[in-house]
Amino acid sequence: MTRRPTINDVAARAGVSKSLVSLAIRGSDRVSDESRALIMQAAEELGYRPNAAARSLADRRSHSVGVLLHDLHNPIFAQVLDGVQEVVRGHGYRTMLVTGHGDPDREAAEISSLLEFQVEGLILISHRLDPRLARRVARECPVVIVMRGDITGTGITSVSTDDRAGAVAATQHLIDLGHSRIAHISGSESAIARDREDGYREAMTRAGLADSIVVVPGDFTEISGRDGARTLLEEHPDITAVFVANDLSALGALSALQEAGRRVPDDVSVIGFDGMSLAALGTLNLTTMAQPLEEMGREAADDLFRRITDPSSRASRVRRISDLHPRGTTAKAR
Amino acid sequence: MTRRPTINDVAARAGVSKSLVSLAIRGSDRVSDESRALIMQAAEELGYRPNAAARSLADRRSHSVGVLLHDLHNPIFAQVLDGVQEVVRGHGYRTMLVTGHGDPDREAAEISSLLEFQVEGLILISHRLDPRLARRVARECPVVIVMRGDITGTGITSVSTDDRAGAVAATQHLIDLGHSRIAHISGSESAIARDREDGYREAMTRAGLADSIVVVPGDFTEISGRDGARTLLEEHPDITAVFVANDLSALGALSALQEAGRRVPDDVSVIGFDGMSLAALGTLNLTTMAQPLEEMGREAADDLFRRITDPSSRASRVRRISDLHPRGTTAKAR
DNA sequence: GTGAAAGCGCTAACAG
DNA sequence: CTGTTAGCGCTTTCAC
Repeated sequence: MTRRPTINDVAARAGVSKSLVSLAIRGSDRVSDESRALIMQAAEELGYRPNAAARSLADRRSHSVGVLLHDLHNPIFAQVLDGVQEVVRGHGYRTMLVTGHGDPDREAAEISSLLEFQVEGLILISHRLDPRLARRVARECPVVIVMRGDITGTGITSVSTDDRAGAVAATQHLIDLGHSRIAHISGSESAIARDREDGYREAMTRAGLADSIVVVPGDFTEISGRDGARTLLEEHPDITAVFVANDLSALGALSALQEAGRRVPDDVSVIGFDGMSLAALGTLNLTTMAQPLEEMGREAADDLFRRITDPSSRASRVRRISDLHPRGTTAKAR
Repeated sequence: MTRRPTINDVAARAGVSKSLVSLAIRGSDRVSDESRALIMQAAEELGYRPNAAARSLADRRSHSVGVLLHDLHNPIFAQVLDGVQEVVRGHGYRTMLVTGHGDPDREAAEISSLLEFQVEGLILISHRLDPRLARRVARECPVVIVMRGDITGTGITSVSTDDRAGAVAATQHLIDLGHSRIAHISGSESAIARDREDGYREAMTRAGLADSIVVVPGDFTEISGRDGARTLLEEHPDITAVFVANDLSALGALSALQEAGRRVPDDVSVIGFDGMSLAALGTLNLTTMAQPLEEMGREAADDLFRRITDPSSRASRVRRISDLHPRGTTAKAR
């Protein structure tokens, strides 16, 4: 825990200049084998470790990208992140990971901190930022927004699925099964939640079921899904199907239904949204509108590096479609 | 995307020296109100953002701690992290988060990278590192190891539960319910997995059930839990209870049992380990040995900051106990 | 209160 | 191939 050895210490010990050490450490080929051996040995003996702060200062590049994740409790974000990391590591870059727990102020603060670290690009996954702030950030470095199609602007690539269309399809799946008293447990105040709710309303209306529209508020957590389903059972005990805003809260809803003695899917059908791998498990076997999560992560990172590498290339807009995975929690209405 | 404004640009625009800008930016009180206003305005107009690399270089402190997480797919780590972050933010520090996906080489690489960033302390959560490497790292900065009680050394604080005792208790719970043909689905090659398996063997042996010991290998993932249970059903169809190495793979086991038409807990009882909040949900309702996850995270960070603040203070060893949460997946043997 | 100057550990021309 | 010389953007004495 004494002062850390620096490049100068290594140079002195190896009897060469610090520039040569710098070259050797980074694996340049313009160093004689002899010097290299000397330097490596000295570094090893000293326990030398390059100082990333000094390096990125001198280099004017941090070799890092920042990733803001909504929250780590919902495992779907790990799926997206896997895709991101794969690409980031492939480029020899570092990922700086932060979360804002869905609080816009905290998200903004975390992004500031990332920017202070001179990240060369930013991937924002399911964030709650004000679009104006997002656009301001995009003036400082390339930005990719994942899972939120409503924000556009120069320097902003968007990778998302059509949440509204997905929600229409999810609701339609229930309608096709013969359900008419279909409720929706929504997500928290956000563009995604709005789109999914709108899709539900649209499908219901198109099917002539506008009068049966029932929406109870939620916030994308399992707790809110459970509470939402409880409310539903109390206030609308006659519903036969529920479209829940995301898989995590759908699991909560499942739990409340079961607690209340309703059988799924015999008494009530439930469909979620996201494609959370855990929910595919036999025990849960949740029907869902699945997004290609890993793939979206990869695409986000690919686009980011395309723009980091070639600053003149433009941001794009990737729109994927989500996919209905009919499983065990939805069935024909009786 | 042009050159970013620096402290010099701000100083020039405000008509003061850069030292004064430095003071003002950091909120020193030895700056006149007048100068401060000028500086803040200039900074605002220029969109100035301090360069964290330069700051940490000049400061010789990064104001960051590093956290290595086993993996983000298992939500229990988010629970631990919540506890950690709460404390870290309270100290005005930044958390640098990395994962190694249980691969020791990648873990080592990530830790190196953290150290190059001059993190002032390290929290390693359920890592797979070689104890010697961990001890070497601890010579460079304070280290806290969470969820792995087997590594000790100077500069290393350990925050864990007694995995072996917990496993004994979990197995004993099944024995107390009258089960005797109790199998174990183990975790991946690691100290934790070994302890939990040892606890199972110990409890079985003490109960005179040594002949009934059955262990199938797993790796702590839901997939391995599912596969493990399938193997069990095939090779030992007469078992009536399973102690699974962690909650995540217990969920997989539940799923395989259900698929095979075994009712839980009527035909087979299942107990997990960890205290994953998702598994408490009514639908799953998994009996488990719960660890105080958030609290362990807080304790880890508390200890780390105690030692960062006072380098002369010594590392400690916090041993928490896990708690049996009997829920719906375990019942009396018939 | 404020500014000048030195230096944190490294990279990057440029000579030789 | 190797060394010298300037910085990178910031903090920190230490004068004034």
